[in-house]
Amino acid sequence: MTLAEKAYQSLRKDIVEGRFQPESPLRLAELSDRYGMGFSPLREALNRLQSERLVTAESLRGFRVSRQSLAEFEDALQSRLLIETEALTLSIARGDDNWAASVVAALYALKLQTGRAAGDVDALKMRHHAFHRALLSACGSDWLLEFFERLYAATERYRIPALTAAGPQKRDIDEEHAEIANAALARDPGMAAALLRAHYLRTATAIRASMAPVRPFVPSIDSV
Amino acid sequence: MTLAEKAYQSLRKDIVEGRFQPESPLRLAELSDRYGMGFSPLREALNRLQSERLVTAESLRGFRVSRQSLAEFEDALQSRLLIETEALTLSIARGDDNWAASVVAALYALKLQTGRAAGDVDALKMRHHAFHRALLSACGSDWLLEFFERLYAATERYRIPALTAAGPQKRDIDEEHAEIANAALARDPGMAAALLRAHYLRTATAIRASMAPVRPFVPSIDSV
DNA sequence: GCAACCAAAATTTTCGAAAATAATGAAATT
DNA sequence: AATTTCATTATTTTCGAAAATTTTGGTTGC
Repeated sequence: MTLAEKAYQSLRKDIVEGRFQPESPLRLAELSDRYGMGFSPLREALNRLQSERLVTAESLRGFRVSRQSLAEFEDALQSRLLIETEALTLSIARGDDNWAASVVAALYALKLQTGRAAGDVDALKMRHHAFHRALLSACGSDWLLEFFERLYAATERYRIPALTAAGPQKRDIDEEHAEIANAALARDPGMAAALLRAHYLRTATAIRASMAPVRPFVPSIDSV
Repeated sequence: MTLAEKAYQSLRKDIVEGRFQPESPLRLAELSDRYGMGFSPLREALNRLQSERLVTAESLRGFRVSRQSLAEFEDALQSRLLIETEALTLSIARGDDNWAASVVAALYALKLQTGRAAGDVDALKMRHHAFHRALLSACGSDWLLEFFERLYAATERYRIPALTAAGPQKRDIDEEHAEIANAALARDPGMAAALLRAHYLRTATAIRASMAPVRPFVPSIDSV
């Protein structure tokens, strides 16, 4: 793997997982120290992240972690619902036995991980992602799958703080996943899509709740 | 504007307009000569184009113009229909007078350009793009608008050769655009979306016709 | 006190060369 | 004749420094 690819993965992970404050500048000198490489591979990574909207760039003023807002999140959520219901419907129509088996496998692996007491958060996230990808994987559209990946990354930035900061879980998320998988495997696109929507809308409610309290203080002109 | 941005725009234009053969390697030395700049800004541009799927990259083997295929085109077309019908419906529901005026203006400017005998192809393309963007611009979703841009660029690579190689036009494209705009301004989302779909499906038919004959020769195992 | 201006510092952008890797082609071997 | 090996060449990737630009902080003039 080239250094640029390493830089891309490390930076992406650190941004999605919130190790850089949104809006904070990503200075090349700092990143160079942090990741132990020169400017070239870092700039390449930052350019790719820019087209994923995880960072923003301004000419001659460098890169910043893109900012978060409830409006951004709602937009990403609605777009996800559009893309994923379509992809799931297509997947159910076109998926063969291999697809069905991969959904079963992904669900099983995810359940194993959520069941573990001392949870490896990284593994859990990867399996969660893998399950949702498996559901859509037979849709036959590279574009829809790419948009899914983009939106997944965009919303994960919001999902992680909300889940870790969550109080006692009222939801049985394993059960929600199982129901979606069952509907998909039963080739019931309407039911599967409805369950998927409900799943995301419930997560969205949790995220909205977790975002509202941390409204940052923005001084009005008067107060300065 | 930085050199990297210039490189991005020039490269993008040259790829979309077919000045590089699909699959052909984009060698840094050649590009450096062609555009008169060093490797750094070119690599940045290529990385951005990679995430737009206009070029592909393989580790340590550089960049290539991504290949075209009928399957890719059909995928992009279907994705466009999904994204744009949704965005148009939202736009009609949310657009204010400014939006309506911008649609009228874009349609008018486009018609002026198609009416000119000695056509500036560049200007025509920009106004066509601007009209379709104007229709969706009030949808309120940055993600949908971004996906629209991505898919527009992806399909334009196919549209341009098809249109320039087109025989006598059987279609009154101005009229099609006008009808879509009228339905949108009359706030009839069902009608507007249906007309938009028909518009794209007609273009798609022309593109399929222009692609079929150039089916490349792929030797079977037997024939080798 | 306050804005305008200017030099110094910090930062991004770009270049040119060095390092790393892949592709080529000729010689050697089977 | 086909395959392997190995040196040569071509190409990508990375670095370090130079150039260009922005930011900072202080000084001047009002």
